[in-house]
Amino acid sequence: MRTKNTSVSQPMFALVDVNNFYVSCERTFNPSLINRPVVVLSNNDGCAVARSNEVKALGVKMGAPWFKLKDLAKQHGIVALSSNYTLYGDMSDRVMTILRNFSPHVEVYSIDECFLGLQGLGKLWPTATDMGQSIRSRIHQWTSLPVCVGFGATKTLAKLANHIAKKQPEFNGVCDLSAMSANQLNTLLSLIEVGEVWGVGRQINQQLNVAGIYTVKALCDTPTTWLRAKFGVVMERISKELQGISCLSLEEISTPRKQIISSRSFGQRVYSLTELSESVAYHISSAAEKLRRQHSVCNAIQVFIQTNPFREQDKQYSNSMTIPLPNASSDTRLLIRAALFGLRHIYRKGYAYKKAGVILTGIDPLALYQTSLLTQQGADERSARLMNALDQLNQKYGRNTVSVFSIGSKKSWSMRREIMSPCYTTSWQDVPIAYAH
DNA sequence: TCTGGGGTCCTAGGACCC
DNA sequence: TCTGGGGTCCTAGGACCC
Repeated sequence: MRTKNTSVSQPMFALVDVNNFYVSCERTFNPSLINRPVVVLSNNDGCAVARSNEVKALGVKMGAPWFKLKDLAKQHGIVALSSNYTLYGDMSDRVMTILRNFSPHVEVYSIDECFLGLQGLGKLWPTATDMGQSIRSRIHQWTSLPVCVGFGATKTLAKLANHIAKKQPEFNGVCDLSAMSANQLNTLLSLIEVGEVWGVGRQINQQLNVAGIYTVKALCDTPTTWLRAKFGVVMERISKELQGISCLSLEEISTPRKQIISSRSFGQRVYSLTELSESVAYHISSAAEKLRRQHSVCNAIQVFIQTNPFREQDKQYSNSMTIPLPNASSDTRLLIRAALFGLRHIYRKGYAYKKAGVILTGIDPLALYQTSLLTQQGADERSARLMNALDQLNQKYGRNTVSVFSIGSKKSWSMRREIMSPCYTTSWQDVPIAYAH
């Protein structure tokens, strides 16, 4: 008869996470930053996207706007650096390469985080903690980056373990939840706020608090059915994962992106259609490059613009338009034309724009297959002809002539109606066929 | 004029993650 | 004066069809 080993179970997942990743990368190449308060800033040096422990201790929050921190920075000698994503990407690759030596089952979850699947590795190490310490020391030796390692029966528990390893120094950077007795575990989990659980964000945290659930322990003790009824399937999954029932599997093969976004805030405010057009064209070209790199095509693009929501004294405006393409494509020039077509329709004079961007959507392997049935060149040529026809129509009747919102809802129609003269409207697909030749 | 249900597709918006 | 950027998933609701 087989006996079930209930005393100590094997962890199935490890989560390795680099501490204060961007800051740590900068410190690797500039050791004088070690032990000093350091922040790395976002684009345009807008806000803090990474903080050293010293800065966190000063109460600086993630995403805090830099201009509000300047006094504090002067006071405490905080060093602020502009971000260098090329460097971070390179360091990330090195860490992931090292981790592949520890397990063949690897999911690169983000630039600084990695899940390892541990099936079949049980006999290699006396304990999971030994493995964790070995990971820590090797990564530190080879890249000088500090990491923490969490082990658990599910990904959610491994995440939680990682959090504990980071926050509680007595764990020395490695925490294995599956090695703990029920008592130990309960004590530990009753000290951690429920908002630290992976998947519990600000809103749900608040609602859980209202229901009297403040700690991870309390969440574990809440019936899954109640959570499901109140919060939906995502919460149900979290609940099960916390109880050791694995619902999230290791995704070792990186799937192609389903949408590709390129957007940026402007350094200054922007007023003219010309400037917006330049920005949108630039975004399309970088997004299309990404698209081709993953060997995909898209069959629609969305273009959006918005004013600065933080300037409440200004008139606000934001709008977007989705433009379906006659044929799925990754051709930059074609995509730019479609995007500028949309931009002309949503642009309104007299606003101070702060942000513009594009989203390539409708990306799927089937689209690629369908396109390849035609030749790509043939498809693109046809699309280009249709674009031309539309441009001509717009020139003839003025820029607000041809609308594409037969694809949109009634709501978006009424929203857009005010910016379009109603002299002539038709669908994107209808126009070109009638005017193509 | 009022009456039913099921299915699909699309968009918008909200929540989360890093 | 100055407030990031790139993703995912889920749900609700409308349009449209049978």
